[in-house]
Amino acid sequence: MIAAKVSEKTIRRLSHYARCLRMAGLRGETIMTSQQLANNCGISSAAVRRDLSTYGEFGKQGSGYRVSELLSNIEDILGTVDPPEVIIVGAGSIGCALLASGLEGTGGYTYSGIFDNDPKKVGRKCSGVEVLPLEGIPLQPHGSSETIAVIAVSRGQGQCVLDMLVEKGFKAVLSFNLEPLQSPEGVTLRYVEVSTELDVLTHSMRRKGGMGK
Amino acid sequence: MIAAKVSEKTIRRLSHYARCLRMAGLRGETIMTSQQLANNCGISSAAVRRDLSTYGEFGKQGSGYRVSELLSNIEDILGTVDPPEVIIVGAGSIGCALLASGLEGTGGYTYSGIFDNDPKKVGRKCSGVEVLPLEGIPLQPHGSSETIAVIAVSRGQGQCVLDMLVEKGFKAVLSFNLEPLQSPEGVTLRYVEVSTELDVLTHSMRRKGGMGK
DNA sequence: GCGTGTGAACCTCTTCACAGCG
DNA sequence: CGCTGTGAAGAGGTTCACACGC
Repeated sequence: MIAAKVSEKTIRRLSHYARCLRMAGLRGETIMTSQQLANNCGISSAAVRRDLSTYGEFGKQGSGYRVSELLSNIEDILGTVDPPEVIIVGAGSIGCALLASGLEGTGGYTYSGIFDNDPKKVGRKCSGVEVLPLEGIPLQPHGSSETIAVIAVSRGQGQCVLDMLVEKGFKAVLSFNLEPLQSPEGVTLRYVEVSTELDVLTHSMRRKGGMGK
Repeated sequence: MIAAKVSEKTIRRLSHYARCLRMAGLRGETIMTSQQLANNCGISSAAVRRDLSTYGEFGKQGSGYRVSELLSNIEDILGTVDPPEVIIVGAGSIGCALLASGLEGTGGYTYSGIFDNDPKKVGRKCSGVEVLPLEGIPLQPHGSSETIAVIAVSRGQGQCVLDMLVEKGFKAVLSFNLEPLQSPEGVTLRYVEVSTELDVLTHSMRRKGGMGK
């Protein structure tokens, strides 16, 4: 398997392809064409083929791609064949809701714990899982963290929680907090920003931005 | 100050600038430079200036940008001076958590209602707001919908809820559901996909650097 | 026939570096 | 001097169109 330098945009699309393939697999389909994948993802078939051809030749000319085979290859590219664990920091409404929603259909991710520093929350159960104090967050193996941390804490607490996670050796963090955070080199930090999504939607409604799906 | 065709990426950055400016305003700052904005958003100062210069000349050479003035201009560009209402469809864990989290600090958005078709949920209160049946979702003025709908319903229910919203005249939808949805031309549909964010994070953790094979 | 894989053209976005103005 | 605004260069991503194999 080749690992070229890839843009985040491409990775996102590969993630979508993987999801489509999983769903197709559940429906019992064994073959998909680039056109079918493209329709599902709202892009062109050429774009799909271009993305895939960066990594190898996964298709059969004249017929298409074998669902199971292509899915394996994409998971290999993404590195999600054996997905990392995911912990939730913050047992507030968002943290507990994420835990309750679970991660089924996402290709094997699971939430392995939820943590909070509020004494009133520690010890309670969210969806059957006991809330542990922040000190209970496991130290990550030096240089080879295999766990993703999701931050969903009170406003203004994001940065100090992130600092603690970095200290513990986490290398990948997803923040639901609104405030922009600072992370050192080597720690990948991403955000889920409802606020920004609303801005994009408002812009497209009012300024006829015309950006499709 | 005419809005040309702008990429979504630029809109996202403008949304970030707006957020930084609001926070700076709260801290009492009246002037910000492109460098300060850049540091907050994790990009280069040239990128900030480039984004802004697309729409006009908002800065004062030698000093920087007036916080309140630039914020007004950006909100004008985004169309968020008077933000649309936001309704939540789905009073499950995610829907209720979103309502509970609220939208403070996002520039004026507010949730104006929450809806569900489960008789067991209708009539209950989430964060003090009564859950109404789907039939209660207001019809949108023809051709000029001014409300954003957030979908957070049970797995597999996304498409039929979306169809109903389109029927009612909604033009902007944010889906927290995993399944890819089909929307007609003219309806902007966006997703919050934790699954994809996890894939991107996993990829960055495991495929970091230019290691071949 | 059908659908993949890909060179090449095309287009968009980013970065640099500096002119110009307060 | 400091910082903005921007032409020009560069990098990166997308689309086209067609050769190739099934």
